Amino acid sequence: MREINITLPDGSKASYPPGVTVTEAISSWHKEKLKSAIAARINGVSVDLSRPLQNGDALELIDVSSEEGLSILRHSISHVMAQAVQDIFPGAQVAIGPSIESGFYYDFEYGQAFAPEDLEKIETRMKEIVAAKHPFQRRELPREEAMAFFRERGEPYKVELINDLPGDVKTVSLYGQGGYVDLCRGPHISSTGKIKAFKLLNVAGAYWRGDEKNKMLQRIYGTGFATDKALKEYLHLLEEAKKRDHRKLGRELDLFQINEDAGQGLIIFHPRGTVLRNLIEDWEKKEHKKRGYEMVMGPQILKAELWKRSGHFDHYRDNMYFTEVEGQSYGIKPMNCLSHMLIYKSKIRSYRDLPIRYFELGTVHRHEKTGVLHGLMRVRQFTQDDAHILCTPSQLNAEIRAIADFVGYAMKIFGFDYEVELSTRPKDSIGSDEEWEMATAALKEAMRDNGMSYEINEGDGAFYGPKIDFKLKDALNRKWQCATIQCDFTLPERFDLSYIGEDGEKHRPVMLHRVILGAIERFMGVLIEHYAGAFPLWLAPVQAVLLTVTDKFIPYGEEVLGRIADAGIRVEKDFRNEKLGYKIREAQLQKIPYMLVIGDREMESGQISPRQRDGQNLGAVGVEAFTSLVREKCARFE
RNA sequence: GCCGAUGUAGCUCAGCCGGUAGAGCAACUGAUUCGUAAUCAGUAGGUCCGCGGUUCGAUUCCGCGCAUCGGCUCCA
Repeated sequence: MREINITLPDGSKASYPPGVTVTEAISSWHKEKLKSAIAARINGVSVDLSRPLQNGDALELIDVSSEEGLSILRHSISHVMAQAVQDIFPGAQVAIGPSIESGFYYDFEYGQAFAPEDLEKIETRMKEIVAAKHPFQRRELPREEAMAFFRERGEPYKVELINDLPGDVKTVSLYGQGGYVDLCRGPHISSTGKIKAFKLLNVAGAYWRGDEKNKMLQRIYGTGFATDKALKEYLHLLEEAKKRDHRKLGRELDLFQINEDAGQGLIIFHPRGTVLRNLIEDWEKKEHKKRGYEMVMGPQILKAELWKRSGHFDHYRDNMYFTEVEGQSYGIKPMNCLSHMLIYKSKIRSYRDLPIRYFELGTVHRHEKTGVLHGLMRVRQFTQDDAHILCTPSQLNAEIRAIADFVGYAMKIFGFDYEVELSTRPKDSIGSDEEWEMATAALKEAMRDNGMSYEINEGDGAFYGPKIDFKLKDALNRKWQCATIQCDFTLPERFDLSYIGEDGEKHRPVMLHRVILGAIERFMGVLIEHYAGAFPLWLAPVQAVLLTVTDKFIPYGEEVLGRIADAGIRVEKDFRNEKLGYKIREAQLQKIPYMLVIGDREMESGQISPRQRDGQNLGAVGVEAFTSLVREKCARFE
């Protein structure tokens, strides 16, 4: 029999007997590579290590250290988990079980709820399966046979999955290990024995196929890594992330509360939280003014009739609150655009006036479902740094690009990385196809011109137009939408907005809805987690605290306090009869940037000794030297 | 809204099989006058989330509600 030629991962060629598998080929090449190899790619297609090679195949290895390798490992662990669940809970039906960014999950239908304690039992069983070193075996079946197979095994979800495959799919692949068989494209690891480190994390409900009309299944989340060390590191990271939770820090740093008696999703800002919020808002006002925005303010409630005209009543009603005033129905605003359009309409506009940029720190109310509320991130009343830009179609591109630059600038100031998505037309929407296409194209072009990369989020646009969304991540890597740019041809139409063009004729302006930080509440939540509560100097609610060594220095301390406060620095005092170490510890836990120590030496020389939050002592300095240092450090932000 | 878990002092948490509750920190009082992450002692503090039910008796068992947490769906 003639040998077949293979291109090895390093580009070299080798000949093997026909039917040679990936594992066999690699064994004779660099055997040690098999230790950390999870799967392989043949001519660019991911396959199992047991896959036989054909003449002319180009072979690559997928190592467990690669993103794809880890994902394959986790996917295999999810199969092992499914096996363990069915061993312990006979009759549990399996739905889907993919690997995800930080691990994997598997969805099950089972008569009773899995308790958190059950996870331990499942883990124990999984360890047995791993110890047994069951090989993962692939086989292919015609789709009809596969459907019959799963029907017989009492797995209706698998039957449905196969049934919904595209018509041209004639065969499907199954993977089995230790008596468990799953519908799966693969590839998988060669044996359960390759699994070294995993942990089941939590149980949650999840709708079948993500549709709330469908049955709710039970989802078990877990994670897995190539080594025990990596797993431990990840679990440690999770613990650390919990310490950054803005809800925890909000209480510890006395920033805000959410009070059960006051209502869900409603934020009550404490003095320090209010300082932080005002600093952010002041920064916004300054930056908007620089960029040609005019500040405006609209009312909190507007007649329901007006919301009908805008389309909100038909398309956004479920999220709105209504109230009645002297027999008239009013809608509490969920968005700020209506007032802004009325301002535009208050007089005849010329093309020379455009673009017009109205900016409002607009407080809105939206009825969010109970289960989605989340600290500052998802609330029922929030304030947007909202603006509406009315411009001619030819100005659109420059306006969108300027906003995107503004967002980029803001993110740099606050130190964030972000992801960009383009959200297209949703099912429930207003406007013509043509308008949607123009609007979507305008957003795409502006992003292209700005050299931005983005993902497409199909069908996730606002009901009146497509949008560019900027997403920030919280401590647990959950994404939150903050900035957004929405292009709208339809509301100007509905409100009959116009301007007089060069030709003396009436024309329709285009409207951009946009926020930079988004909801101030949400932004603060992300900000708190981003800095773990240790705000940069310019944002710190308390920038410095004066600490006396003993009571003796209180009069001098009071004098210094006055001088520092007069310099515009947010300073507090801790003149309590406690040891210095105690006061330092407390200031440290409050994450105050500067602790200013006052004792004998300082009183004599008329100085203070600043200690930085990072533990560094600056030594004795004059009060004015300190205040100018702080002012200098804040100058570029204020 | 849906699935699951949780709800005890300001905070973090104990509390067995039903017999009306404890610790540490914080607070308050006193002593100490102290130099860069916790001085000592004492005192006070609770509708055990709420409302019903079972029981001689419920923080504990059951039901309903409210809220929080993790997800799903939905969104800034």
